[in-house]
Amino acid sequence: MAEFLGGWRRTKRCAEATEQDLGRELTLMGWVQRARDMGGIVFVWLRDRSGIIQVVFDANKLDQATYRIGETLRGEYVLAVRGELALRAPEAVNENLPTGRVELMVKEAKILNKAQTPPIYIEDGKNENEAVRLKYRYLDLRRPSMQQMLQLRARTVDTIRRHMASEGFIEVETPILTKSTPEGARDFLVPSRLHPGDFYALPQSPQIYKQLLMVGGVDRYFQIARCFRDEDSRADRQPEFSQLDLEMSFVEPGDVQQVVEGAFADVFREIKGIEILLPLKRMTWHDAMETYGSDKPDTRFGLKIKTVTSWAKNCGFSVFESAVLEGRIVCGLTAPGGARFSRKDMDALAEFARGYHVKGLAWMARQDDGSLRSSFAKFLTEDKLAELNELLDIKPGDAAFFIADKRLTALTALGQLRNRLGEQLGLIDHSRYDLLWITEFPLLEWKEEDSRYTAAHHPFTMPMEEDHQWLQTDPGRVRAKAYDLVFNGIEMGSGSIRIHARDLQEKMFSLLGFTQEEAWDRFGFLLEAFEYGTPPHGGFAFGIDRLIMKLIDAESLRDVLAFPKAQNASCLMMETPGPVSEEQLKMLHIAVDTGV
RNA sequence: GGCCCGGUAGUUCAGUUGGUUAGAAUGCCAGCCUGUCACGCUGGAGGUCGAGGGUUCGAGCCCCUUCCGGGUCGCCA
Repeated sequence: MAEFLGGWRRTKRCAEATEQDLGRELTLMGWVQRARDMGGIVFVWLRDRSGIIQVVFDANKLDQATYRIGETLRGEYVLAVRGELALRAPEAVNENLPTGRVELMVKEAKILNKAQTPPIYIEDGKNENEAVRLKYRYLDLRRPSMQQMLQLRARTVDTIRRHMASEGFIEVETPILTKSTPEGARDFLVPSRLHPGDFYALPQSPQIYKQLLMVGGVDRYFQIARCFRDEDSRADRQPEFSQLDLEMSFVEPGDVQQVVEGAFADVFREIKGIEILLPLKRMTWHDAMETYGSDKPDTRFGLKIKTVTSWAKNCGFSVFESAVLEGRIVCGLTAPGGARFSRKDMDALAEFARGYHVKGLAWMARQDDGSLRSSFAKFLTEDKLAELNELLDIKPGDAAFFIADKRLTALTALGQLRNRLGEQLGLIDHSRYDLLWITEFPLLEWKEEDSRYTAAHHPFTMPMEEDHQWLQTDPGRVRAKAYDLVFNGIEMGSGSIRIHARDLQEKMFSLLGFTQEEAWDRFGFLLEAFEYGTPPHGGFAFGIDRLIMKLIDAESLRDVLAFPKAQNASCLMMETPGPVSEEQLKMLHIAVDTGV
């Protein structure tokens, strides 16, 4: 039977009892981690979010009823104890417990609530089955690492808020019930009761609201914004997540970047005790792709990519030669020490590369004795081979890998291979924190299946002034005032300067294939707003969850959210989504067809 | 939508070529034990082998379907 507090007040949290409290009467409350009944004396580990302290029920010092409480205790019972904090005898000190030098000698005790045997261990490093953990998330959250995560998360957000305030930003909340956007990810839709057949959409980001806040003269806005995307999950992707969303008026990219990197530096100083050197490095998108085969390069290791198309022109290997003739490129990278890879390893790497839509992976391994194993070198002349060794600095003991394909396809696949090799060869310095900006992203991407351009960042991104000339003639060539922040090979967030002129925005919509009517239909309010004095503006957004994930080195986003969704976007604890009643559907004018 | 991995006691897992009553550890329950700290000792309970179907004299194991969890490609302005 559960008991009430009955006037008891907690003095402090369990692990906050220190030697300064010796001799003091303390009232502690928490959960029973473990009760060790020695027959005459019962040792209980009492746990709360601060940690664990040992409390002692001694039969010699207690009336029978109180001692009996100690004997009755089971795991996860909620216990309140009153007693005196005492120093443990030297031989009884537990060095593994932060509070191991003291213990509470119980005088009075109350079982505030009993507990069933929990389905998971309330302990770190024991439960592998995440499904059970997620179903009983409220128990999982009692684990020390979860408590630490939540506290670290709160401190991180707090640090960010303080930084933003110090930079003169105002936090503004924007609606969760908003409008469906045609571009981008699938929206979560919310049916409207008052407008039969109409739907709200949950925001994928507060993008348009924050731009309208700039029109509204807010000048510097930020928000810890909840965002929603109805796409398949990944380890680092959840259907709902939090972003630091910010927008500034009268700025160029550098101004936005300065604020963002300042926030990051504050977080790293506050949370990790690491000083980040500012300003951060900048790399253009073009260079990142050419050198690392990725727009989010992991710069903690080398393995740089080299394009060797002109070498390949008459190299003797017909696959490369014909690729060059067809306007494809040949690029490669050298893996130091890669000569020890077996034929099987090479095949696995080729298979891996093919997963990124390239036709094959050519490889060569220069053995320590100077001999060569290779999938293609036999087609090369001595001279061409020597030239290649020179170009890619292939030393004895190294392996080199080559891909011939369409430029971005080849570079991307090689970039993925580079990451894998970096891991496999142990080249990654895991103690490093590499933050850098990738700048000058392309404005548009050609979408083969739809035969049209889509916005690389989003449709409100400002083209670079010097590239405006290409907007009509060669849109794919236009670079944008867009920038990503990359951290150890992970995209932490992205931002851009936005279009603030109606005619340019309309031109952008038309490049994306909207008729003028469609553009006005969907974004008329924005185009109209541009008519009333919109300041030049730009901003940024980054994922709080991903940041926390990196800060605590978690493997999954689920580890940094209090109540994450499973891979199929369901909540295993509440069993959402779930059916609703006929009446509710009727009220919403919705008929469900589960047959298809 | 595609591909890959997994599902056996509350939990983590083992389970040989398809062959007796499906095991271990831990947890749980009971008893004993006055300084334990992964307490110890003795005893005990605990299983729809994810579900359904098939092959077989016989299925945890093989086949098919399906559900659930995870990873990944597509997708994610």
